[in-house]
Amino acid sequence: MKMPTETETFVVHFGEMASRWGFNRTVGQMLALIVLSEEPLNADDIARLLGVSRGNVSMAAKELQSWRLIRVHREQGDRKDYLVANGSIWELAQQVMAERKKREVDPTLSVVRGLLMDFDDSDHSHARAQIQEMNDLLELFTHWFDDVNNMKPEHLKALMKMGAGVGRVLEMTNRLKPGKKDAEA
Amino acid sequence: MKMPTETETFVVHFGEMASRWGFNRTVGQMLALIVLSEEPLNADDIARLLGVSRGNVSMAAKELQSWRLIRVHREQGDRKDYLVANGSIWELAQQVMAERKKREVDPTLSVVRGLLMDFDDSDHSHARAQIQEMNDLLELFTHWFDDVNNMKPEHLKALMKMGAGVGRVLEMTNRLKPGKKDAEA
DNA sequence: CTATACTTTCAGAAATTTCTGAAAATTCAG
DNA sequence: CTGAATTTTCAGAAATTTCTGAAAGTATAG
Repeated sequence: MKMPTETETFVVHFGEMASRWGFNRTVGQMLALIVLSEEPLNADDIARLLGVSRGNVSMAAKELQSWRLIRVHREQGDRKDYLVANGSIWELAQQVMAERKKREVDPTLSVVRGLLMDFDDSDHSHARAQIQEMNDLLELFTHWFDDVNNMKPEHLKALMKMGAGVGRVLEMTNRLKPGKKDAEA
Repeated sequence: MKMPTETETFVVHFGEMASRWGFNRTVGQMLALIVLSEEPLNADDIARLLGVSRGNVSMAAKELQSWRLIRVHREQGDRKDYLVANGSIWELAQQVMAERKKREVDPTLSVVRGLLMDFDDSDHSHARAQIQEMNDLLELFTHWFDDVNNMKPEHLKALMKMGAGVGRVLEMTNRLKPGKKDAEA
């Protein structure tokens, strides 16, 4: 078995982008390969196609499972694990978003909340105000994200298509409201 | 000069999260320090407060400027560069989002578009369909994001507060539409 | 059971990223 | 100009991450 050239380009690109996306090259390439592959692939197929060690594939598979991006599938009378994508492109993207939020945002919100508890009432420092501002931002983001990212892909698509429009309506409404000046920027 | 304990906790946390956010520990700690500091800091202050080399601070400052998160400020009769945050917490967050999108999404959209050009009309492979799906997702995301992330913080806040509501209205509308069944999930 | 086909683990090698600090470059007050 | 104050650069050291492959572990067909 051999990859079509388009698949290979895509796989190589995912390898290059992987570190920016929070995983390593093998994990990135493996995800790309699994997503594009028509038939289920087993660990040996993947090791051979990507030119990496068998052990590396095993570790990358665990990582992809911890992100809930793939699952293993077994056939009757075949001992091999077949690795398959855990949903459509949209579902995978939503899963990546959810997992990244969990790893990149939640810990910071937790620290920030803790810090706010520690401040003394009398503290009117710039630092405290900034941490409070960050808390408000992360709270708002968290609620918005949990709502939006749990929508079904079709609904999410529809919402995103509106995105611009909703924004413009808001700008308009605000501009008409008296008393609040749009001074800055 | 010495950091308050809350500032130190925050700075250390930013250092730990930095690699998940796409920069290195010094860059993360330095951003945190600059954001929380009331008065402008110069490179020597920062090197001393963070316990890193002067050269490292210089490199981190360049990195933060390439992300447009800080700018240098100079006082009359003082040769030092003072490093200051480039805006409010919200503005910085939007800037981080914009920069990450540029680094994490745009290159992939570019590759995906290129690949779609290469496919032969007769190709009805799974790989092609998946790449097409990814293209559609990235196009939609890109347009949505460019619209939304360019809104002023106040408007963006208002939009996010609606987020959930808009989503629910959409779900409702769709549920009432006849002929299209909400079968899955 | 047992043999075998497979998967996981993990110590250390390889690759990559980050950091230091001394030297070079730049800036500007006098 | 001059030279002292400051910033930048970058070679190589240090730290971290990733990868290999052999050994250990696990599961199942027969």
